[in-house]
Amino acid sequence: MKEILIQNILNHITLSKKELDSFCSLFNQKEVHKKNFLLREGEICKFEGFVIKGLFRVYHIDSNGFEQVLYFAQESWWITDIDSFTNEKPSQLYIQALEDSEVLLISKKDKEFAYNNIPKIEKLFRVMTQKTHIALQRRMIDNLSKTADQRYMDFIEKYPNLFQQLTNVQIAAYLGISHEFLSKIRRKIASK
Amino acid sequence: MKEILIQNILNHITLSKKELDSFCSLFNQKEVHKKNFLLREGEICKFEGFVIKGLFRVYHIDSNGFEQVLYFAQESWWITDIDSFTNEKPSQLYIQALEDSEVLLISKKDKEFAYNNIPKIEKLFRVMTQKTHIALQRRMIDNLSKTADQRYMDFIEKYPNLFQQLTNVQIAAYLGISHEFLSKIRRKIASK
DNA sequence: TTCATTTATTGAACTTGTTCAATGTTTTGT
DNA sequence: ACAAAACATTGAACAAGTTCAATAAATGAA
Repeated sequence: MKEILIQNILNHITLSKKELDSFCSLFNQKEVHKKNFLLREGEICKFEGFVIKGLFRVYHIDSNGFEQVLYFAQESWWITDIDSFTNEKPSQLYIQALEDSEVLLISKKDKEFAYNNIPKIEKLFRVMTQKTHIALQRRMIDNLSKTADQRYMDFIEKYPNLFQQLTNVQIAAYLGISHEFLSKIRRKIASK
Repeated sequence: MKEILIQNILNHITLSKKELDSFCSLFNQKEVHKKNFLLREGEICKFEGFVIKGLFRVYHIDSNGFEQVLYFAQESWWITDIDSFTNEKPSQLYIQALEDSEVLLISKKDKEFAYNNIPKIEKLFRVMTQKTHIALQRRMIDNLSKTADQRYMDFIEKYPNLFQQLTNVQIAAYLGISHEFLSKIRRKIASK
C-alpha cells in the first residue's frame, strides 16, 4: 500500500529505488476509524502522517468552544501538527477521521534518521513545506479579502469532491462562518 | 554588514566558517528608499531577501482595490514572494519599503548553487520555511476565531515596536479591517 | 423498524464591521 | 515656512454575519 506514498514523493524529488525503499520502510500503517482521533489538544504530536485512504479534519477549538478547521486531508495529503511535532510542545489541534481511514505514520526519530542518512529527504520536506506554505498564504489572502459567499464558491470549485463528502457544519468551520449563515448563502445561490 | 545575517543563520543551524563565508558571499546588498518597491504585482520575484535595516510591507491588492498586508518585515526578517520565486510565475504581491531600508538579496540561481554545494543550506531553508508556516498557521487560526478587538490587542502585544512605527492604515490592512473601524476600536479601548 | 442523534433550514433580533462624507491633525516635499 | 498630501477621528446609514429558537429531514444504532 505504499505505492501511493512513492508516487507522492516522486512528484517532488527524484530518489533511487534503494533510497525510496529505505525511506518508505520507516512508515507504519495505521487504521483510524470514523470519528476517532489521531491527535488531541494537549498531546505532543509524535508523528507525521500520509493519508492513503479516507478523510481527516485538522481543527482547533477556540476559547468560546467553536471549532475552526485548518484543513481537510484526503488521500495523498500529509497530516501533522507541525508546530507541536517540530517544537515538541502540546498541540492546540485535533486531528480526527471523518471516514474510516488509513495512514502511514513516521516518528520524529525516524524522520531525523532520514534527514541524516538520505540527504534528499531534507529537500523533499523543504519543497513540501514550501508548497503547503504557499497554499496557506493564498488562503490567508482570500480570507482577508473575500466575502463568505465568494469563499464558499471558491471552495466548491477548488475541492468539488470534498464538497460532496463534507457536511455543511464542516465546510462552515473551514470558511470561518456559522453553519446557519452558510445555509443562507446556499439558499441565495440556489435561487439564482 | 553581514554579521546580522550570520547571526540569523546560526540561530537555525551550525555552519563552518568556510560554509558561512561561501553562502554569505552569494548575497548582494541593496538600499531601498522609503516608498520604493522591491517587487510589484505581475513581476516575477527574482530574489529572496534578508532585511538588515528598515521596514517593509508585503501586501496584496484585491479586485476591489483594497490592500491586505500579508506581513511586515523588519530587521532580521526574510522577504520574498515564495509562490512567485519558487514557481517562477507573476507575483500577486507588492513588497514596499516603509522606511529607508537595506536588504541582502540572493538570486534563484545562487540559491540553487547553495542548495547543491552546501548541503546544510537545504536544512536551513527547510527549518525557516517551517517556522514561517507555523506562524502563518497560528495567524490563520486567530483570524478565524478572534474578533478584530482581540486581534488588535494581540498585535500590540506581539509586535510592540511595529505598533509604534506603523500607521493605523497599515495595521488595519494587516488585521483585515477598515481603518475607520480600527479607529473606533482604539477609542473603545482608550475609554477603559 | 424504530427511536435517538445529527444535520439542514428558516426567521427575527442582534452584533460586528463597512461605507461615505465631513473635519481636524500631522507629515512631507520644496 | 508653506502648501499639499497623508493620516486619524467621528457619526450616520448600511451590509455582513451571529445567535437563538423552532422545525423538518436524514442518518445511524439496536
